[in-house]
Amino acid sequence: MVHPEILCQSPIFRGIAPDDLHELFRQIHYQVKAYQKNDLITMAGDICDRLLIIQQGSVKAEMTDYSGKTIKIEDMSAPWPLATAFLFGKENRFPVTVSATSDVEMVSIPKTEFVKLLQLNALILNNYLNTISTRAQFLSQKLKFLSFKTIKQKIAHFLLEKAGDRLQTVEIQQSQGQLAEMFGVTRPSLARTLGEMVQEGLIETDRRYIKILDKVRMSQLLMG
Amino acid sequence: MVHPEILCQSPIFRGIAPDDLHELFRQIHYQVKAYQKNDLITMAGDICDRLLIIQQGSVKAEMTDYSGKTIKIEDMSAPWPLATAFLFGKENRFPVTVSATSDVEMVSIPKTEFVKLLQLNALILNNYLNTISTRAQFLSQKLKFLSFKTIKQKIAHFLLEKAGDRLQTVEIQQSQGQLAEMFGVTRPSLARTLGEMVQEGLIETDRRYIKILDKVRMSQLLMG
DNA sequence: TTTGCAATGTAACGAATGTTACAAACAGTA
DNA sequence: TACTGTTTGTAACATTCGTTACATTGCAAA
Repeated sequence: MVHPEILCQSPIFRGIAPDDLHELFRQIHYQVKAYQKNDLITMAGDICDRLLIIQQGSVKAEMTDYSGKTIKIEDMSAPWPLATAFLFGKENRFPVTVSATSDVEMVSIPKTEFVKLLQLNALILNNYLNTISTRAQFLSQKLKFLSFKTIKQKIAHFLLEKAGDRLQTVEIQQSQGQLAEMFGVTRPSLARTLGEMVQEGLIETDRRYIKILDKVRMSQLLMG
Repeated sequence: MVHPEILCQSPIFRGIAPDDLHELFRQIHYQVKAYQKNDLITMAGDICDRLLIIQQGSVKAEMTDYSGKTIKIEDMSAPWPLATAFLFGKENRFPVTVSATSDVEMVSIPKTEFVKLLQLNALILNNYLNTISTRAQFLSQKLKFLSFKTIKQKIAHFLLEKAGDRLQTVEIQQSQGQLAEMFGVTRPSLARTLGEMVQEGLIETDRRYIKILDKVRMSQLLMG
């Protein structure tokens, strides 16, 4: 029922030989459940006491707001684990409703059994710790970024981060529109602010390249 | 050198008998380092390849912004672990500079040794997973909160969350000023918006109590 | 080159919020 | 009660940003 050669592509079982994974699964209890397209897999608010991994197919995660309207949050497909941050921790409930967008096979490992896996295999333990930690780091970065209030501050932070200590000129990979979305602002506002910064002598722009003219003054923008 | 009766108060070793903890520490390599007041313990950017736990005394975490000015982020004291989210994950560097604010003893456990502890003892494993997961959940909540753009939305989210399905009247513990800080807005702006919501017939306020008059219309505010 | 489309620059206006200042209400204490 | 400090309500004004609309540029295919 489980397909180790698929699951070992998942972030949690990465680096484990399919044969070893097969052997590990023999030592624990788990279930493989099949869902048809549009079936509900978990509901928001359900207790999350088992690790769910998509073995086949794809699912979508939706959130229900207060008025009952659902908003799609994320699409996921095999071999991806669901809600890794909610298996442990204080709030053991799914924040989202998950439903199948194709025929789906889910591997369901009870929390206690998964803890056994973590104890049996150091690589799985490392993978799982890395998964959660990386997520926490990502969220932390995102939060820091949002703490800058004005667009000018966001640009300054972005450029200084990208330039590091040495570089003066930064190449932007994204289009202005994509950048604006990252910053959570509109494109015209971003363009306007860039224009202002050019006029103030902070930067020079040339297509995809931005040259930082005054790092000191730029840094001061971030201090409020 | 290690004091199990202190360390077992730490979130990571919570629930472990001091004697058991003593025995566990005999099975791994670790160091106990002493620092004097104002000594540097870690610098921002240092590789984080060991778990540090304050066994005695207190420390402060500071961040250096681009212009070289330091900002205090957090105070911590025994028996608290440092930077648990940076031991694993992609970014293995301390985000902050930590220095002693009193005479300090730090227990320093190399990452590989700490992994041994996690494998030796299921309780430590659970504690550590809970610590990181709870942090990720906390950050996730905070991020969701910041995604509401207008003050009215933030208030609506806060009140609906607090009221749940049943209650109509919510008691606010914090002062208006503290609430405004939580929301990341200024106090007069919060007061003004609350006033508007009263005028629109959404809520009634009475000292520390807020009564929600129209949950449906309030919910619609959150939909954009 | 010409054409067409996406990316970018710019401007006018309005909404939301910050800033500052001050008055009113409240709570605790002499 | 009177005094004092904190919390809350409110107003005028400035700033930032979103919205909308349009012009310009750059680039690639015909």
